Parts: sequence; structure tokens; C-alpha cells
Amino acid sequence: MVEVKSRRGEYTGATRRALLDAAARLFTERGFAQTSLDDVAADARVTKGAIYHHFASKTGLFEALFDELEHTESGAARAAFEACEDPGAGVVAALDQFLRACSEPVYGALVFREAPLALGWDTLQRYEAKYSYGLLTDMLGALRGTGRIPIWGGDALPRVVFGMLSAAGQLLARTPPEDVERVRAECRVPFTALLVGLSSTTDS
Amino acid sequence: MVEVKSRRGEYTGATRRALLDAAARLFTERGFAQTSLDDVAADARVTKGAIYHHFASKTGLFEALFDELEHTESGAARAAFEACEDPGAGVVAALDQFLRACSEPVYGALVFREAPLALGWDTLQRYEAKYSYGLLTDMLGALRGTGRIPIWGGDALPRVVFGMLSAAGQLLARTPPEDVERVRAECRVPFTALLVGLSSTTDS
DNA sequence: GTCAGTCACATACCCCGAGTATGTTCCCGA
DNA sequence: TCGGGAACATACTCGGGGTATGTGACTGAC
Repeated sequence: MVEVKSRRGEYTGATRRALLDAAARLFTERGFAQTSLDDVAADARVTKGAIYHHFASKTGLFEALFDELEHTESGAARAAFEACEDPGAGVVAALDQFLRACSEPVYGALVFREAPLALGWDTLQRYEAKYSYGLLTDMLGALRGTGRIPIWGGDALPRVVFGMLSAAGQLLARTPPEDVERVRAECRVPFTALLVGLSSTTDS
Repeated sequence: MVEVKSRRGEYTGATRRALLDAAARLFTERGFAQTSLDDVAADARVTKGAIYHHFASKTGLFEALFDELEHTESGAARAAFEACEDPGAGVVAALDQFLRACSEPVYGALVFREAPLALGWDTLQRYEAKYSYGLLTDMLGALRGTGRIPIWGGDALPRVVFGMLSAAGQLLARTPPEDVERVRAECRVPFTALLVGLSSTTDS
């Protein structure tokens, strides 16, 4: 998090940032697999050596980018959730915040389109556990605390809900700007319906 | 679909089948990216030349495998759906059939774990449109016909539902056999809840 | 003031694996 | 029996991720 304060000013931090920005652009436009490290280095006006000085591998470069995006976004969603007294309203607010973030081209494309391809499902799930997934279980737990949804056993419910969020995010990431508003409204339907359904479901 | 009836018997068809079987095994165990074509060829007792004689590329090999699996599975799910008079019961039956198929190691691993990585989202969506996605919209349409769920505009709802199915499938594919029964029951919860919620949702 | 040490890269290289080009064998029909 | 094509095998290219090594600039110690 805190950048190493090099004695030689922020020259080194600047190249690292340039690499992350270049990677964000190219990975978003061409995709992770279709972008070579030489492309990223050239776009940042350096060579491949600089990449491997700052990051462990091509995957490591993507991970740093991904971690950055998820950190800020999950923070915003959690803030939206905790700003509300009522957990039910908090969930809706967090969902709205999330759907807005997905409409932003870079976040949607990298997190929901490229991340599985770049990191693989195992690594991706570790990050999910760290960020969005943890927030999601917190929110579901708060809802359960109010008796609004039933007790559940394993983690099937949050996983499936997360699948819904991924699908919505991926859909929004592919939606042209002029339709975003309408699609975002459509995306809210299944989530509110699920909440309604869960609240009227008795334990079995 | 119909195999070319070579004059020299089914020797050529046999190698093609051996290649598909070897690919299914290795892709399931090690994953698509971690399996080289030489590995597949060696496992089938042939060389890489045989692969490129029968398939256009590594992706093409996976596609043939994927298409085969999806064809049989979507057929089974559709049969389960159409065997019921009531669309509501049909949806439940199709869901059960689907969740059972996901518990089978090869189908779950290849379709929900490897397919996005091997084919990419665009190609994958074309296959979804051909198979599971088409069935899904048919089922939702039948439910809509009975007035059990509201009218919806775009394709956000089926997409999100498909995301739920993918998450459930992926979860089941990673579940050890002794827990499959329990997890499968847990997976049914959000789907039935969604149906309940949709049926009690009025148009907005 | 100079010299060892290290940071921040650049350059040159290795190697694996997908894809290709070409060779070879067997069979069939003319 | 001979041309031809199907069904592979063999040998090769090449792009890109990863590595090993070189190099200049700065810094802190003595």
C-alpha cells in the first residue's frame, strides 16, 4: 500500500504507475491474452525489464491492477451499505453503487471479463473472499439478523448471489452507454425479487 | 454431426474419439491451459499431427468436446422440462437434472471451469445461445405465459439467472462427492426463492 | 573524495508450446 | 498398376513469457 519512499524521488513510483495505466488500457481494449508484455512496456515507454522489476509475472501485473480496482470499489460499496441504518436499504444502496461501477468500462471489463481468464478461478476466489465476497456475506448476515431471510447452512447462497452479480456486471460492461440506464434498472429486478422470495421462505 | 463414413472402417473415427476422450480427461484433471497438445496426443497414442488433422486448433478441439457435452446435457434438461405438464414443475425438474449433471465431474469442470478460459466469453455466449440459454428463455417464457412472472424487457433476467446457474454449477463441480447431496439442496434455495419473488412482483 | 553497494531499469538470451509444412504409408477405384 | 487422397507422423518455425546479465546513477561509509 504505502509506496517505498525511494531516496531518488518518485521516479520509480511513476514508472510503476505508468505500467499499471498502460496495462489497464491495453487489457481493457485487446484483452489480457492478446496483449504481450512488450506491448505494455512500449506503451509505458520502458522495456520488459521494468515490468519484471516491479512485478513477479504477467499475472502479477494483472493482480496488482485488479487488487487496486477491487480495493477502491469494494470500499465504496461497503460505505454505501454502512451509510444506511436499515440493512435492507443498505443492500439496495450497495447494489446500486456496484451496478454503477460495472458501467464504468475499465472496471467492468477487467474484473468480470478478463479476471477469470487472467487469474483463473482459484486465485479469483481468494480475491473475492478478500473483497466483494466478504462484503456480500456481511450484508447477507445483517439481513439474516433482522430475520428478513432464513438461516442457511453452507455458502451456496452467497456463491449463487455472487454469480448473479458477476452476470449483471458482465452484461453492463458490454452494454453501450446509451442503454446503460435501462439495463441497470432491469438488473435490479432479479435481486429485489430474490430478496422478496427469501424473506417469504420458511426454513425447511 | 454425422461422421464421415470412411471407406476404411471406423479406424479414423476411433482416433477422433480417442482424442476427445484423452482431452476430456486431461482438461478435467490439469485444466485447459496446463495441458499441451503433445500431452493429449500422447495419451491417445498418436502425435500432434493427428490432432490438427481432425481439429482446426486447440480451441477447436475443446469446442468439439464442449459441443458434445452441451448437446446431450441440454437435451436431457429440455426433456425433463417438457415431460411435465405444468411449466413450474418443469422448471424444477430441469433444474434438478441440471444440478445432477453438474455434480458429474467432467461436465461441471469442463463447462463451468474451463470453457470460459478456453473459448473466451464471446464464443461461449454463442454456444449458450445455442443450448442452455435458449432452453432457459423458453422456460422463462412458458412461466411468463402462465402469468407466474412479470413481463420483462431486455435479456437482463435470463442472463442473471444464467449467472446463478453457472455459479451453482461451478460450486457443485468443486464439491467432494460426500457433500454433493447437501450442497445440491442448498443450491435449490435461491432459485425457488427467485421464482417466488418474481411471481409476487408487479410490473413497474 | 572515492569506492563499494544497490536500486532501477535495459539488453540479450532461453525455452516451451501452438501452429505449419512436408513426408510417408495405406487403401481404393479406375 | 498406378494415380490420388485419406490418415496420420516428422521436422520445423515463431511468438511470447520468463531469466540472466549488463549498466548507469545515486548514496552512504570511511
